[in-house]
Amino acid sequence: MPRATTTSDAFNAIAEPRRRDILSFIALQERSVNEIVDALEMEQPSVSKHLKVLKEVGLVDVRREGRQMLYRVNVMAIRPLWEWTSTFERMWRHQLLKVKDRAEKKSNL
Amino acid sequence: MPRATTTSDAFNAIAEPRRRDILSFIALQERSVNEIVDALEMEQPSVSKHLKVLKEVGLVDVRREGRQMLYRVNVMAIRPLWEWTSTFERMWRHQLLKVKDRAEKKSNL
DNA sequence: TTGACACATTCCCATATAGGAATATATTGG
DNA sequence: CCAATATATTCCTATATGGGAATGTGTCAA
Repeated sequence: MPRATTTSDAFNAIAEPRRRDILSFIALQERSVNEIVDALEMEQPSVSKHLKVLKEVGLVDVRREGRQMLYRVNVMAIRPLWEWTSTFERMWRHQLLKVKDRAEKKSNL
Repeated sequence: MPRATTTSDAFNAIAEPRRRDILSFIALQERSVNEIVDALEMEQPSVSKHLKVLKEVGLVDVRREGRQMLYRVNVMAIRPLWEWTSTFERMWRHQLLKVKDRAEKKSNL
């Protein structure tokens, strides 16, 4: 059995670094394909293909404006990723608190 | 060019659902390979292979205890994932606040 | 209608999978 | 040393991929 498809879920879609680059770039503001091409210095077909993957898993939305296609991040689609990582984030926060605790007790000697 | 290797970074390593299952299972407590096999109902070689990937990217640590190998999560290795998703989490938190705001203004009419 | 621009799709290919099955390695107790 | 247990590795194969190159589709302006 090969690896799960890039379009099987958000986890697989964002495994590709260039797709993360794209998401980060359009996070603040919707962008046309060519703006992405110029900003990230990628080939246009490559950008279009990555956007297609991102769209299939719901990570981006599109609207047409004249000849341009304006892509924007669907932030909610990233939520499952954030929630999964958050369970671990709580753990290292605890670890850091314990370290801090020990340091304070030591300085009180 | 094929996809980036599963061992190229944490993002690629956790794209596989079974590896996320493993990480979640050993999150609370270190576990032997067979405990993982039993809990997740996977084949032992499969678990060993997944653990190897997780170890290569630093997501787990191991120690030997007699015949057993005890694996535990290296929570800090998940931090880059959490940080990347957090930039988007801030965005939907803002969105939710705006929705809440509008709702409150409406009820004050 | 035609040309130009913006974007999407198709074809090609080398490559890294994940699972299954079989086998290898390491550790312990007797 | 031997048998049993615990884990790791190897071999196999179908399959999805990302980039490059070329081409297709859609929209506007004149």
